[in-house]
Amino acid sequence: MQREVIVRFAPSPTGYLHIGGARTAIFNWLFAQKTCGKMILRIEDTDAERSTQESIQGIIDSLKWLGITWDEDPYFQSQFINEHLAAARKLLESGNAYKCFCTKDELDRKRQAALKRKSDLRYDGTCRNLTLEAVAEKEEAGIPYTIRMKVPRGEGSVRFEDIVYKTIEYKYEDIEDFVIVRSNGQPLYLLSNAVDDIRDRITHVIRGQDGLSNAHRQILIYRALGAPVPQFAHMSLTLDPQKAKISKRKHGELVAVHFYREHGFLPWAFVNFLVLLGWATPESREIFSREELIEAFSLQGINRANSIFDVRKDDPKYFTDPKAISINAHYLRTLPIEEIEPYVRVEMEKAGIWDPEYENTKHSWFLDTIELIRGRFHVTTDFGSRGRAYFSDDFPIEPRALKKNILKHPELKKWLPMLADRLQALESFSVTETENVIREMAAEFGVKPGVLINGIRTLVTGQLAGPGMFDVLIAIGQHRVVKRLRRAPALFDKL
RNA sequence: GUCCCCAUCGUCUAGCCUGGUCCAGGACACCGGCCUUUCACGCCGGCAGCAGGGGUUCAAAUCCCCUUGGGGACGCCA
Repeated sequence: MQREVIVRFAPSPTGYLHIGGARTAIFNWLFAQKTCGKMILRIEDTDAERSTQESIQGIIDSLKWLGITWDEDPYFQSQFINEHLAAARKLLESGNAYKCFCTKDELDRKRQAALKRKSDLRYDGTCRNLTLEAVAEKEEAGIPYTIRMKVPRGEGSVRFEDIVYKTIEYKYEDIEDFVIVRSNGQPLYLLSNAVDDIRDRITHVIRGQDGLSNAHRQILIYRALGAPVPQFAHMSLTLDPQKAKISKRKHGELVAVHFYREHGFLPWAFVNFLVLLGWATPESREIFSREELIEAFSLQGINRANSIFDVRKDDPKYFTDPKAISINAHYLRTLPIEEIEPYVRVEMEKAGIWDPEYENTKHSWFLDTIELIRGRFHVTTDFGSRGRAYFSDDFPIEPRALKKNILKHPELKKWLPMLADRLQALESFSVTETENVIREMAAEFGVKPGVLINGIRTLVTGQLAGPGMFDVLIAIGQHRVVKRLRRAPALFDKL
């Protein structure tokens, strides 16, 4: 019988979760969901120097926001150091590892020299064949040592089938005797990670392609420890437009998951975008609900070529990959209104324009208004900025709109207040009634209705463009519309 | 320098395994048009790609080789 699938996401808490990590987490999660398997969250915090509590929390928050779930509580790799060291001892005893007394300085010197000669940078195996006596002697003398894996020599190779990259083969002669325990007694990633995966009975290691050149070394550890080797699925990397690996250092917040949360992305829209980076179905389908994506997901759909996250640092039109924005906008206008309601609320609270009545007496008005304006928004933050006038009397008038729709037509200075009077007199403030009033007035003054309509739009919403004007008037309401129209003269007077 | 991986429109990709149905399909972006009081949406249309060179074959985006380009690894980081 096939064993239950167990995967893990194993971030090192040295900063926020960036999109590369998020992709890895998403693919692991999808695979677990697809196979009804388990996903473990393991915090690889063995680098005490760089690990921070803040970053652990940040990563967990980002994962939760994305909607990624895992089984069991997250645990910390540092809790299992003794287990890692026990494995190292076992490797030592079985002759699969040896103590290396070379100092860092010596190794550095050799590496530099090799660099200069433009030759091999790998460890030369100085301590590989030390006699038992020599080892004992050095130990007695208190010389610190690292533990290195004793990679088989001679003909032969490590070969494995990667689910994404197919057959991968490394000759023994190309693999150096890598260090698994530091001279201060701390285990290293290659060891810890493998030992943890063995204990957790991980069946599938799904990680970035940068792990591909670790796989063969870890397989050596698995074998020497007599443990079954998991299946590997290495995913192509996400690069920036300059084809450089994305990094916190270079790109800052732009590649942080929390940045997208703060900039009005719907979490699922972001997941949907991310999953399309380096993965596709045979139909190139693009939009998936959660259930649909799990259903459609397959490791075979992962692309071998790296993909580019098309961030545009100083692009005035798109603050991030246009496709990400487009997918977000798609969800924003098509999701059931109740699903986006909470995200809108958050933005309005941030903008200081939230009214608790929107959840009580004004609830249906609130939903109708979101429905009215969401079609042309890209991110939820738009509700607090471009959509501000619908919810607050304190909103700015866009300079371009002011210029084009108001100031260009000086007659509006007296027409708009007149219109305010007529609208105020209306008994039924409806789409048809308001439209009649406005069109009649346009005819009366011999102007195109658009002149009045656009003037009204700017005065009432502060915007250059927006939904159908008469719907807008109803949404904003008779009282507020009248009040805003009466401000027209003031706009001219300011000049 | 050594090893590993990759290569289709500007970007994300389908097609490649199992050659012909591909003078290469979709999406985003861009450009035009329709709709419209505006802007979006929607619809219609357009621009744009098999890195290059050799082979194999009746036939190559698809198979093989080389070149070039890109990425990753080569840490007592993870």
